[in-house]
Amino acid sequence: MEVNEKQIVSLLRQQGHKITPQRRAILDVIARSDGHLTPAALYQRVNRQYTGIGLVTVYRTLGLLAGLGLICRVHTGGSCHNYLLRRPEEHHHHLICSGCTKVVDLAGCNLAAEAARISDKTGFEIESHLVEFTGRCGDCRQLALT
Amino acid sequence: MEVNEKQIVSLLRQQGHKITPQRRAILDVIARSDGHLTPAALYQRVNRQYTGIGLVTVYRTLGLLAGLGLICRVHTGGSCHNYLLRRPEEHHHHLICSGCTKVVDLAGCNLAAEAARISDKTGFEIESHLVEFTGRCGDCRQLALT
DNA sequence: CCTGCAAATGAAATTAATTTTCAATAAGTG
DNA sequence: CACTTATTGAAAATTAATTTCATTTGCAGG
Repeated sequence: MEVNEKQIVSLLRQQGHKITPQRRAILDVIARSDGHLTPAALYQRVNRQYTGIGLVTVYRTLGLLAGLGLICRVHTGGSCHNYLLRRPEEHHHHLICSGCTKVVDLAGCNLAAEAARISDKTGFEIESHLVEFTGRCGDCRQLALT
Repeated sequence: MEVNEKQIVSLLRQQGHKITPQRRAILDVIARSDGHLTPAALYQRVNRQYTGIGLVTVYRTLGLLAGLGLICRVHTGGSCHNYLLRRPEEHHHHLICSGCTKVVDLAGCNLAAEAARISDKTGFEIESHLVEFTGRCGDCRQLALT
């Protein structure tokens, strides 16, 4: 099930949120983007097309969407500036390039059994998990050779 | 192989770093601590016992130790303030309580095969990975019932 | 033990990301 | 169309971490 812009809009309305031009613009940019964006990058892109949208609004909208589970965060190893990204259809993991900080989605996740085992062993009620692989992408490895 | 304070000191010396009272104090606190500490928490503890050690020095020392691989970072889901923790003997993962932010180490890691598969598929040269489970610990679940 | 130099320290300033405050504005219900 | 309430944007405030720089200090070599 692919979550499209229309569905997001109606979900927002259901939850009592208003559909403002700013939110539309932000959603639009997120929907178009094929990758992952920092709040700042999103802000820049939004303002390239639509004028006068504040960075604060970007943060607030991202918070709202994250709260509804429509987008999720990535922790990039280095300086811990967290990235925000388009929500893919299903649970997945991330692969981050240590050279260019590009983020690639990894489909498939076989940690349910592992989670159950951990739960048994520790008494924790497991709510979620985060898996990130870090490495150098093909492009960055090429560059290193020259 | 358990890394003790003496070994760390000699490793530092080997690498041409000086052993200052500040570093000793910080190492001492890290060695005593049974859990994970934020830079700020470490700073407080250090200054409870020894006076006049600057937060900057704490950051610098943590950076140094992390560079040498003697400590590692945890990304706590919520507000992305990263935690620093005592380096356990071997590669492991973390289990974080969403109630009290307690961090528990999880021994064992069977993701080497997974990493190899990802490398083949994506062309990335995998350098490292990060796995964190989040949930509610036994204590916090108890509290929720009352 | 003394000397000198490179490394380390601490205070303050700086950078950067994010959040809060608050008055003005606008969405959408009735 | 009016009214209520959520939303917005600018600026200020917070928070985390890093940089700068003058001063201090560890420690290697005499």
